Amino acid sequence: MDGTKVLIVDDEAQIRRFLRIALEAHGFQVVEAIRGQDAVARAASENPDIVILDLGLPDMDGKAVVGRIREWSSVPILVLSVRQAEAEKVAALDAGADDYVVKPFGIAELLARLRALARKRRPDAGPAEPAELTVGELHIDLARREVRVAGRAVRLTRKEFDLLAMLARNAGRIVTHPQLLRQVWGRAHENDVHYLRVFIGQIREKLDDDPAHPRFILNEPGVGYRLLLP
Amino acid sequence: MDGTKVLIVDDEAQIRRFLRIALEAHGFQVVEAIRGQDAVARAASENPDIVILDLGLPDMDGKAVVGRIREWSSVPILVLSVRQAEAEKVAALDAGADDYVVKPFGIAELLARLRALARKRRPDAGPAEPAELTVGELHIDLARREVRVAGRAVRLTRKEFDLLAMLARNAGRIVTHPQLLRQVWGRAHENDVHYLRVFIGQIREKLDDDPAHPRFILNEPGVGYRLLLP
DNA sequence: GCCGATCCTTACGCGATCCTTACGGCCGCG
DNA sequence: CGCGGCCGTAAGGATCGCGTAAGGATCGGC
Repeated sequence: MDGTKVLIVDDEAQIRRFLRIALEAHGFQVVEAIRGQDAVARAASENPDIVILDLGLPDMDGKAVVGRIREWSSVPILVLSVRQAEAEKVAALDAGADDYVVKPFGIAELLARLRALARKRRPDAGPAEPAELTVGELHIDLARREVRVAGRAVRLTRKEFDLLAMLARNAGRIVTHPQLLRQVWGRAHENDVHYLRVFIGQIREKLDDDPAHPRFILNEPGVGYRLLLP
Repeated sequence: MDGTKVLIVDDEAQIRRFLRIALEAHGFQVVEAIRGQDAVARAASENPDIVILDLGLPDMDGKAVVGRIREWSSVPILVLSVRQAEAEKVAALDAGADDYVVKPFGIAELLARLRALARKRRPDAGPAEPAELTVGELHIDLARREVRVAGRAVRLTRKEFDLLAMLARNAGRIVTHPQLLRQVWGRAHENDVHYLRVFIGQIREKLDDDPAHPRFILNEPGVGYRLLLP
């Protein structure tokens, strides 16, 4: 957990030390607080990613600490306690804690629970891909497999579309015969150039008004094809 | 927790029943799944706010179920298990679970932990996932698993609904065969395209009046299906 | 343990799509 | 002028993918 900052709140120096060593060994960054007042202040000034809070503090009730932090922060709080009564757990969790671990605890489990809490913090990157290509009058919607030329919808078959999409992704550049063949037909057919002649012809027939002068797909003799930029 | 939807995954009917009663008494909304594959499909089609997952399922390893859901969703997952070994807890948490509760458990603690998980979910960048979808004359209630076409109620089976829900969630866009198969049937069947043919056919028979001209689900030969936007 | 609902499997007809082959035009070169 | 490489067009047959139907297996509830 490279650089995840953890605030440890416990009044026993021994436990703080134990936790610090274990956490730092696993790549966490550690800051400490001893009393409840201090904990609230540190949570504000240090801006930690996680708080580990012992419930048995001398100056404040642990649940009160949780409540104070929750007044302004949603930082994940993992509560430690020697008390295993169910009512205690419920009270702490309902006060705003995110997890409750009974002492004594296994350090491996604690670390796993910290990782689980840290995981949530990341803003999930959406699977947003462009899914649309526009080259002059030619508009290709990859998500819907639709093609429009100057607004008019054009119906392409599967291979025709795959071929045109490959050209559109490299618009302006030459795409060689083997590149096209590998992408659309697979490596086994990378020498069957005649496939391309037939299908390029069919695409042109559907896109162009004047088949004699193709506006979009140009031929590079002996090399490949390219989609003309506007 | 007014209306928080919980997906319960457990193979024992007794436990499902126990959890359902307890959760509904506290204002949760409950849906159930019995096997792992079903669980993954439900997580997709029902869009629950929390998942409660028993690790001892008959058909899949529990950690595998967690992984499958985590491929695309960040829904909070609370794992139940009879195994209290620390290594088990670590494995489940690192697989992507958010909490781990050992059976037998106190229902009050479980409820408190669910509230803690539900709390986190609120400010999340949820893209306002609606509980209802309307596409032209087609109306899908994801919460009640009800479908209406032009006001007329249509009864769909589980798999039929899961399939339609997956399409509706991506309405207008093409969903490929492997995507549909993975979500509804599981990765092991991502090549069984004939499943789709059968079930798409059955859905169309129930939605459309004229089976020859499907109004809603369109086919992209060799690629997938899509739900037509009005 | 039984029963109804649901799911899986298989087979078959049909249409769209793809592959194959053939032919004619254009060009540069001998 | 003949020839061969490269390209584009056309058309028929082979193949693929889709939809439908039906019987058997399996599941979940009682």
